[in-house]
Amino acid sequence: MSEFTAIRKIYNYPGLKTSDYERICSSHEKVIISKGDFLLREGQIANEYFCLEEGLMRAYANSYEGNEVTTAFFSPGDIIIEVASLFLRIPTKENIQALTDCNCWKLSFSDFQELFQNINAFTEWGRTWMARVLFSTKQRSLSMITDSATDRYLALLREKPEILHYAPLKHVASYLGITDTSLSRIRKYISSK
Amino acid sequence: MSEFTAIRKIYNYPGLKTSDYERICSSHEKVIISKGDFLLREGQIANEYFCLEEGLMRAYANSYEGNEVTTAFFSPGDIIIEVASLFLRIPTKENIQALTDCNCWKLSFSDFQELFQNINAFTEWGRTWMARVLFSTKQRSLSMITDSATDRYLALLREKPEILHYAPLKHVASYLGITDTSLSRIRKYISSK
DNA sequence: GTCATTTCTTGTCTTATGACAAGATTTTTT
DNA sequence: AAAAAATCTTGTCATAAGACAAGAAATGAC
Repeated sequence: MSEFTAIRKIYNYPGLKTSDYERICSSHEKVIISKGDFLLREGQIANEYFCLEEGLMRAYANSYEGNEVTTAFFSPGDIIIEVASLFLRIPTKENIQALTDCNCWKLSFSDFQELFQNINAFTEWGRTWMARVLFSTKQRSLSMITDSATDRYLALLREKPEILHYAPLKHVASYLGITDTSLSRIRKYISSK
Repeated sequence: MSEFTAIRKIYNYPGLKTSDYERICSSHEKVIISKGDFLLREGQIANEYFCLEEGLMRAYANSYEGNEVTTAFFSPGDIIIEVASLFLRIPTKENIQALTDCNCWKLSFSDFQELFQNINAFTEWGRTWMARVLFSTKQRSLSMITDSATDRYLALLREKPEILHYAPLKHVASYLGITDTSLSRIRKYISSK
């Protein structure tokens, strides 16, 4: 069972028993992704989600003016998912791409539903997980309002420092809501202190 | 049953039968709120949510520097809820206050759980609802990045025009991520065209 | 109806960030 | 290894929005 350590950490929840974990873990399928590959592309309907064990990914949308805007970075221990597309069965507006080679564990929507309907503690885990995601998404819009670009950069540096070694500046900049030029200047300013 | 029209609209979902609606509606309790009253205050743990039938409300958080930042406006047909506090049982950082006198239908967390566990289509409705909320929250942070303050103002004007008659400028401005001074100038500029 | 408070507008000046462009550096391709 | 492409930095100038302050207008309290 030790091969499932990463998955178990993601699904860690008080009510889940060992037998539940066995069932949950064995529903996941190991997937190897190469740098640059896509887990999801604009226009598709997501049919699964992925638990990220190793590597880094990013999600981005194309803005009205045609620029890529990074909407999320994923690091090990994150669930890579496009909730709207998976749960509402609508075509996604996001692209999810590997920044490095990655190991993931895939769970199909039908297997998810099966677990969600039959394991009570999994249902609770799901609601809890969703509440946490919603909370951090709200925090993100709040941060866009209350924090300066510099503060947002420093926060990302604290939370996902690995990202800054692997994602090009413009991806990070669009995630922070600024241009790559500005981010370059912010970095210069910070390192000068 | 016609007194429950507002609630039924909120819970409209293919799989729900008439008997389900009866059970759901009768779990809600009518609540009258006066302008200025709070449904939730910072530090409390939410024990219920509210379906808004008539009136307007806003949610706000206090930023690190001590300013009120409006995080949401609610109009009839919306569910007034603080997901993180209700589902994770943690003290909220938000305040929810009535902008006008309001009619709501209250559902306690325990009644919600009872419905969620026993009516299959209600579980699905809940997941769908949550996915939609998460989607619109993500849209909001994207909009903070890709749209100008003027565009964001025009979007709010389109989506919740009533709000602009009842909420003071500074509440609207902080929701848009700008100062009331700037919003005043944006309005002047727009009306001059 | 008057006074006090809150809300809104406007002016001036400052600041953060953007737009555009050029050059330097790094990475990828062949 | 050389060429091409992508990435990053820096310069100059433009612009959106903020800070602060003063006054006008609207709202609420007595």
